[in-house]
Amino acid sequence: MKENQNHVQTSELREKVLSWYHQNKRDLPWRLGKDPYQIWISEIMLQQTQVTTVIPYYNKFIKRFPTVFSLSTAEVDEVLSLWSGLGYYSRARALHRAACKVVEEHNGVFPRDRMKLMELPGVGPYTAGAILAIAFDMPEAAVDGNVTRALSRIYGVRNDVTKTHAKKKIDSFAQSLMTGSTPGDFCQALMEFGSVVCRPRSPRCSKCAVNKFCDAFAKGDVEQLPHKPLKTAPKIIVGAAILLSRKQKFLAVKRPERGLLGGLWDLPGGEVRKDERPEAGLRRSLFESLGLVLGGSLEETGRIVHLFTHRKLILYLFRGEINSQRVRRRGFAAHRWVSLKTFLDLPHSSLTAKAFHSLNLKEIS
DNA sequence: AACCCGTGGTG
DNA sequence: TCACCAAGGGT
Repeated sequence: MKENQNHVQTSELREKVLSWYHQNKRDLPWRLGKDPYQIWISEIMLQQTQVTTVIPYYNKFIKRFPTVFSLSTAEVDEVLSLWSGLGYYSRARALHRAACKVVEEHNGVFPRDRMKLMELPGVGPYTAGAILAIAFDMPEAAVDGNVTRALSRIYGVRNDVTKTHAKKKIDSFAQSLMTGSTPGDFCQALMEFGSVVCRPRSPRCSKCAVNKFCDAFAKGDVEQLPHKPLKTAPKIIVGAAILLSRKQKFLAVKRPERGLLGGLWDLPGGEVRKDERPEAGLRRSLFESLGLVLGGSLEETGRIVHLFTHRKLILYLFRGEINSQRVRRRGFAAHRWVSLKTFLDLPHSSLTAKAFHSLNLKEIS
């Protein structure tokens, strides 16, 4: 037996973590009550996203959509607008579909059932467990990155935690801890403990209330856990986009729902091939996706470097003008000629916001 | 199973 | 600076 779970006193571990939580818990807007709708919204927003980033988005969202019914009757684009800048935009579209499903198939009441919850778009094992534990106080584990890190250290799980074998072990340990009378508190306590004390780097082991149970602390390899494979270097992509005007209006395109920044509005453009100059790639992209042929020269106005999780984008920006060409759209879901103000009101990514900022438009400043 | 999907903080 | 990583899920 490699893991030292025999050394871990489950009840004492639980009490120490809960005690730490009660003394250190943060005041967060989704901790005001136990409305499963609000817990659900917060958990979707918190997927791969830090608490401090989520808070203002959560407050805006709940104010606009206070109930699952109000969300279900909304336009998807308005949901995306409220999500603009938060990232992982498929979450927003899944959220809207899930709201409709809760209303249509469950009369607007969130099911108290893991399998039923996981049938909602965007709700996986973690989120289902979090809703059950936090909103309904059911003894269901919710294993996120914080829990994985804390439990891999405490129980000495030294396998690759991205693999099924280690995940099952962590899940099992997490579920074995869901025994007391306050599953919701303990669920949040364990995550917050992982976030604040059992941190990825510079963990606060000397002040940790449960270090006497911790296998990694005893063996001195806390910062080596959890073990994960090295990430591959991001692929470099070159793109070109243009602020294209026609009679005081500007061309906005809606990206396809699938793929990167799906469903968001953007400047027209596309990928530049390796053997192309940016301007040539832009002209080709505009013809292929929109049927546009731009005469004359284009004004290159800048360049942006933008990092995604596994891609590095080098985006060349241009400005141009056309008179009365008709758009024959193929590569996008929609297009509109709009004022700059309207453009920035459409749901768009931080990359597009950065592009507008880079264009340094006195029209919008 | 492996890859895709954003953004901002952090040391 | 830049690699890591965050209250993961879909395909």
